[in-house]
Amino acid sequence: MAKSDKRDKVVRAALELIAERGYHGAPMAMIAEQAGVGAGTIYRYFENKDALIIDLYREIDERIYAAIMAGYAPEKPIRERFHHIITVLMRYFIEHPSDFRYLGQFHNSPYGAEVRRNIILSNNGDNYIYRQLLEEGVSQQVIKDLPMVVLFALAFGPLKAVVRDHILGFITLDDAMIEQIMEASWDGIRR
Amino acid sequence: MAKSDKRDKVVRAALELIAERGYHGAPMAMIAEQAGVGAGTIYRYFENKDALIIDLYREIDERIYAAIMAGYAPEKPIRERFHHIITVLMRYFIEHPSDFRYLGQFHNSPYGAEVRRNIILSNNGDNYIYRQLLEEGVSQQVIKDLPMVVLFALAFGPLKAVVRDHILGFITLDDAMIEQIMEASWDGIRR
Amino acid sequence: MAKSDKRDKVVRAALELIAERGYHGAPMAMIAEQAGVGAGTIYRYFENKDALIIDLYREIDERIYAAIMAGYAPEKPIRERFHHIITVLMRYFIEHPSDFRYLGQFHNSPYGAEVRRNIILSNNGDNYIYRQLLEEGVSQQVIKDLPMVVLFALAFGPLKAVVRDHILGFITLDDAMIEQIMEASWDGIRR
Amino acid sequence: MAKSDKRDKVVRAALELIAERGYHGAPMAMIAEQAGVGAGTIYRYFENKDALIIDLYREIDERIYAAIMAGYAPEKPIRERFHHIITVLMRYFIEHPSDFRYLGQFHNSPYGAEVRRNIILSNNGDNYIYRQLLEEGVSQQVIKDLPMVVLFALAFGPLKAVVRDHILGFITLDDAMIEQIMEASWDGIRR
DNA sequence: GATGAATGAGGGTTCATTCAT
DNA sequence: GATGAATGAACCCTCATTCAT
Repeated sequence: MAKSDKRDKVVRAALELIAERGYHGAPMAMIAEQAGVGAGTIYRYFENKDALIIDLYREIDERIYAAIMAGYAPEKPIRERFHHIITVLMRYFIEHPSDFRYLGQFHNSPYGAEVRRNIILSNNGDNYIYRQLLEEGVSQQVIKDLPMVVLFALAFGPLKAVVRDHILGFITLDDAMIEQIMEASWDGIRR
Repeated sequence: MAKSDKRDKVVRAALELIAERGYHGAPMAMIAEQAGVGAGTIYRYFENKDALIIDLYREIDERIYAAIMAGYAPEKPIRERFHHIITVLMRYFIEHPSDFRYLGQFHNSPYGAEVRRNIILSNNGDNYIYRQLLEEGVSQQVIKDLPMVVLFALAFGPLKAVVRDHILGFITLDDAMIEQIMEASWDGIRR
Repeated sequence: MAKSDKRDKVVRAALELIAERGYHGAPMAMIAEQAGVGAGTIYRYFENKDALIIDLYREIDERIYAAIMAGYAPEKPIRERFHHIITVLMRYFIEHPSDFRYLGQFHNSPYGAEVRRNIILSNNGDNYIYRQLLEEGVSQQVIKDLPMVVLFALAFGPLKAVVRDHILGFITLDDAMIEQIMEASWDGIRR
Repeated sequence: MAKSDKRDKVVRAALELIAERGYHGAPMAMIAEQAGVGAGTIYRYFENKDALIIDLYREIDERIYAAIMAGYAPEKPIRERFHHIITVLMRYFIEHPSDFRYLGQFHNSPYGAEVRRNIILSNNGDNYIYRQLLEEGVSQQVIKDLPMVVLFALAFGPLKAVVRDHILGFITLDDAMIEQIMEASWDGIRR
């Protein structure tokens, strides 16, 4: 409807601009213009720029969660589930490079520190699914017995690095390559 | 002395403030104050804020390179050299968390994109040592035959993630843990 | 109204301040204050200070042109038309001393050099009317056969000097005096 | 000697830079550099920038006065003396365009207003020679009976305008042209 | 005397936010 | 609700001037 419509346009414009130009390079007036909306209108949906930035983060997070849950089969073996997650994540980011770049900026900004706490500690959100998987793997002695934080790093660290290089054009990730990277990541965490 | 003195104070203040508060949160006036220096003084050493930011990046880069080269033995086996590099890097970042956070911000900013190209492609700087090692490992069939970019991701991606979590207080990296992480990273790249 | 309103106030404030105090002595903040406007508002109407300065010049130029064209009769004899122009110009400047002083500053600044080229060479603007008159006078052998630039100097040089002295209070130009000056200028160019 | 030497270099550098770039474009540091002198050194000879600017004006004024007095014959007829003055002035400015441009800037700045008062009213300086000549001409009924200020305007107004256009490249003043301009100026003031 | 590094007030400009329409 | 003109605090940077060497 009307309301959601404008809000959406704002969110999309903000995503694109911030991803491409950083927080610096994306003033509210520019976001408004790109969204085809009055500058004041943004403040009807977001209390201020910070709120917009944080909200935008949450929306991206949710989309990623949804992407992973679509087709996720909790009853399948650990390795297959790991395969699913890594593959979906890489494909998602490749198809939504702005989301990826936005997250990169977000996590390395003062905003990110606080939010990250939840990613690690909370029992909800998309994060839970990862943790559950890894914990299960540990208890089944399929995955190395390392702190959760370390397993996260081993599982997702390479993914993140490789996706960035893909987006920057230093490598092209086709299905075969994704497979190999997933395999190598698995080598990192598996017993 | 005189010259280096002020310049150094500026660099240190900028590093600390930007690491902690982001580019946003570190106006030139604040950097000057923290450095105990007049605002105009900064411009005697750096053409503008961008130049300061890029210079600061270079200095950090050099310090890291120096840290790695101290004690690096090119004649030792691949695995040992890998061990050295990963261990030194982790320790360096743990001891210099501001450097780590600064780099995080830098790489995820418009500044970083350009610089990163060199990291990947150039044949000089500290990067060369990494690449040489990995290439050697590939040709000796000790390391997986994957694109350089992917090997970088597998080698350093986990490191980066885990160091961040250490700095944020989500985990404490002692020597034993560093060893285990290094081991797991090696599992990721080794054949 | 709304738009013209603020813009106009800015232009008037800038004119007054720059005329009186020079470019130096008229910072944007002062112009804004005198205009009763926020500092940022100026930038809604002018890209930067230079643009304001040049625009202001153009507006003055147009007003002068309009003043001359009102009552200008192209069919009248050369001398009468010359009389009209000189008289109107002197009266205009006497009534608008800020305009005069602004022009003086403008022409003797780096801005002026470029603009002056057009004044001499172009075929449009108020300048055209002067040139046409003088060329006609030359071809009718009423006016000395000298380069256009020289005729301009002879026609308007004294006017400019005398108006400045009037504004500075060294002389008072009443109608009789204006008439005499016009007459003497005519002696300078007439055959 | 040493002292005059440095002072002179400063004055020359200031003249050149201000003439070419305006007061804006000639910071003290730039003047110092162009003069081959330390920035602080300027303040040994001039109290501040304003003092330098005014002093520089005076020096130019003196040079012009000297140029006129060289070869000036008070016993010659009015017209010949007028011829001498106008010719020398034009030649001087053509040979010293920086002096001319400097004066243009000076007179149209806040500095100029005060100084100009003396030019008109005082009984000393080079100005006196002009006035004496014109007054003599009036009393001999060779020159129009107009206020001194007006005669100045008629005598020097065209000169100034024409020299500027020469310097800007809109006309080239050779000896013949100088003669004609002088002649026309004379027509303006003579009875 | 001479220097030029250091200073910091002040200048031009941007931009998040508000509010009258 | 929506707009976008208006605001002014805050930013980056310059530059006249000082003063320790």
